Amino acid sequence: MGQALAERLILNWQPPVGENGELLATAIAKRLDSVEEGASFRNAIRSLMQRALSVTREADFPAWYQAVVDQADLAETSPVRGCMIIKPWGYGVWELIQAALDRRIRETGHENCYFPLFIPLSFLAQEASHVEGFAKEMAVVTHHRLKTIDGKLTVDPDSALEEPLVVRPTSETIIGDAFRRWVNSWRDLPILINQWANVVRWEMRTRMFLRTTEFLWQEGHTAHATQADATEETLKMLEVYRELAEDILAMPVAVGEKPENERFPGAVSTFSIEAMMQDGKALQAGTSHYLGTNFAKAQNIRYQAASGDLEYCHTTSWGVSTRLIGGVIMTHGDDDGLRLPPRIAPHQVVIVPMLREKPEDAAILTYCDDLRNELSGMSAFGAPLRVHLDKKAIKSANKRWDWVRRGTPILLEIGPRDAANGMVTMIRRDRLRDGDKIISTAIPRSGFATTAPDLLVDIQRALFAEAKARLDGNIQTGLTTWEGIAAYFGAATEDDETGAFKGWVRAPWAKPTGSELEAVEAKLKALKLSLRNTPLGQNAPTGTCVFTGRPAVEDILIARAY
RNA sequence: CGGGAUAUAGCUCAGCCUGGUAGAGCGGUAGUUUUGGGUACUACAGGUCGUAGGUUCGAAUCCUGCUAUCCCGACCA
Repeated sequence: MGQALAERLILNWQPPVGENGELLATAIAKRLDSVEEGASFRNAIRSLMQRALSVTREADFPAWYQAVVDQADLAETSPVRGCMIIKPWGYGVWELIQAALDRRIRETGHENCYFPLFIPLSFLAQEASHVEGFAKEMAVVTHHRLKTIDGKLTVDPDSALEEPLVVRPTSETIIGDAFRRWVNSWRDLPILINQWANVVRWEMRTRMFLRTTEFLWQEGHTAHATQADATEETLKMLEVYRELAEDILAMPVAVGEKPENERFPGAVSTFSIEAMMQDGKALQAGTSHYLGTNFAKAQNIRYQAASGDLEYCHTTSWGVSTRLIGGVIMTHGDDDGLRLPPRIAPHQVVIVPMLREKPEDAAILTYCDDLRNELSGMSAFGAPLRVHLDKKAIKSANKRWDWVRRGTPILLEIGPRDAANGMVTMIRRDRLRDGDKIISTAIPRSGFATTAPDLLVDIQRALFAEAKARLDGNIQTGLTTWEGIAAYFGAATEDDETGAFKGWVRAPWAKPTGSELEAVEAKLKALKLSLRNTPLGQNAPTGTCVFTGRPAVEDILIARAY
C-alpha cells in the first residue's frame, strides 16, 4: 500500500515547492509503513512527525537552533536590524539567571550602580590598545533633534552634537573616568561595582542570543591597590561564573586563560569559561579580565599609598550576557525543543487540565487548583516552587506540545479520570521519550507534591550529568602533532553545518607570542579553528608544542567556535 | 562590509518567467463529531502582495532605490 498511498498523499496535497515540501515528501517516502490507509494528509503528516520541531539537530543544527528560539517562545526578531524582542518566556529565563548571579555578585562584596548609555567619543580614544583592538562598528549618536521638513519627520541638520556620543559597547572608559574621581587614597580601595545594562555592538552578522546588535549583560568593574588583589578578584569572579554555568544553568564549562591573541583589548590577561555545544563547537560563555594598570594609566586612576607615594590602580572587569541563553539552548535542547534546567525554568511545573468545554471541566479545574496550591507550598533549591496552571482556552491537546517545546521540566496532565481517581499524569521533560513514544506516568496525587522538589533536583542533576559526559567525552587528548589535529578536524572546505561531531582537542603548546602566535592563528583559521583557553589547574606539561615543536609550557583547547 | 538568495493571510509557502485588481495547507472562529488525548467533517473570517519610486490603459508579476531576514566570507571586546 505504501507507494500508492504516498503518491495519493502527495497528489491530494499541494506541497509547497522547495525545501519544506521536499522534506515532507522525503519523510513520507521513508516512513510509508506507519501511515494508515485512508488517513487524511494532515493525519499522515502528523503520524510521520516524529518530534515537536520540524527540524532535527542532526539535519541542520543552525536551523534547529532558530526553530527552538522561535518555537520555545524565547524571542523574535525586531524591526531593527540584528535586534531581538525577548518574549516573556525567554526574559523569564534571563531574570532567573540574573537573580542567581546578582546574589553571588553581592555576596562577593560588590554593589550595583548604573552608568550612562552614552559615552563621549573621546573617551574611547583614551586607552591606545583598547582603541586599536576594538571593532569600530558602533552605534553613534550625532544629532539631538527631529524636524518636520516637507511634511516628513527627519533629523534636524541644525542639531548636530558638538561631540558625537557612542552607544556603549562596554563601559570601561566611562567607569574609569568615574573611578579617577572616586579614588584618592588607599583607604578608598578596593572599589567593587557592577551594573546590569544593555550594550550595543554593530555586529556584521547576528544570531539570536548568540550575537545580536543589542544585548543584555552584567559588567563588573573593580579597582585595587595591588596586582595580587586585582588578580584574586579576576579569578574569584571567574569562579562565580563557573558556578553559575554549572550549578544554575547545568552547563559544564572549561575554565581557563585566553591566549594573547584572544584577550580583551587593553587587558593584561583574560580568562573565560567555554562550553561545548551539541554540534561540538565551543561557546565562550563568560569572561573575566585583569586589566593591569593599563586603563589606570590611560585614565589617571591613582591613589596615594600609605607610604605617601602616588600609585596606579590595578583594575578588572568581567561580564556575562544573554548569550548564556543561547548556550542553554545548544547544551540542553533536543529535537522536541528546549529543555530547561529547573533552576532557570520560569515555570518548573506546568499543570495542563484536559478541558472539554463540558460541565465536568469545573471539577477538573478545582482539582488542578488544589494541586497547584499544594505544589506552590513546596520549595526547591531554596525557593518556592514555580507552578503554573494553564487555563488558557487553547485546545488542551495542543498545550502539552507548547510546554514541551518551551522546555518546562515537569508537565502534569489532568483529565477527568485523573481528577476522579486522585491521580496525576506526569511527563518529565528530560526523559520525554522511549524511542518515539512519550513517557507519561500515572502517579497517585497524594504525596506527589512532597516528592516534586526532589524530582526537580534530579532533573537538574540529570541535565548536568548528560552535558558533563558530553564535554568530558569529547576532548581529544591523544593528538600530539599538528598534522594529526588537522586531519582530525578535517578540511575547512567541509561543510561544518552537516559535518560530524568533532568536539575539542586539548594539546600541548609552547605559548608562542607575537608573530609566531599570528602564524599559529592563521594556521588554525584556515581550518576554521581557534584557540579557546588554557585550562586552569593543569598538571606539569608533557611533550612538545604541536605548533612549534618546542617543549610544551601548558595544554590549550582548540575548537571550532561560535 | 563584500558575494548569493529571499520578502505574498497568524505560520509554511504557491502565483511572477509569458502584466489583466489574490491561492493552498496549517492555524483561527462557528457548528456538528470525538472523548486518556497533536479527533474528523462542514462553513466562515483573514492579505493596500516589505517599502518608496519608475515603466504601463493596467503591476504581486517588469525596472531602480531603500529596509529587513537567511546562507557564504570578512568581523566578533
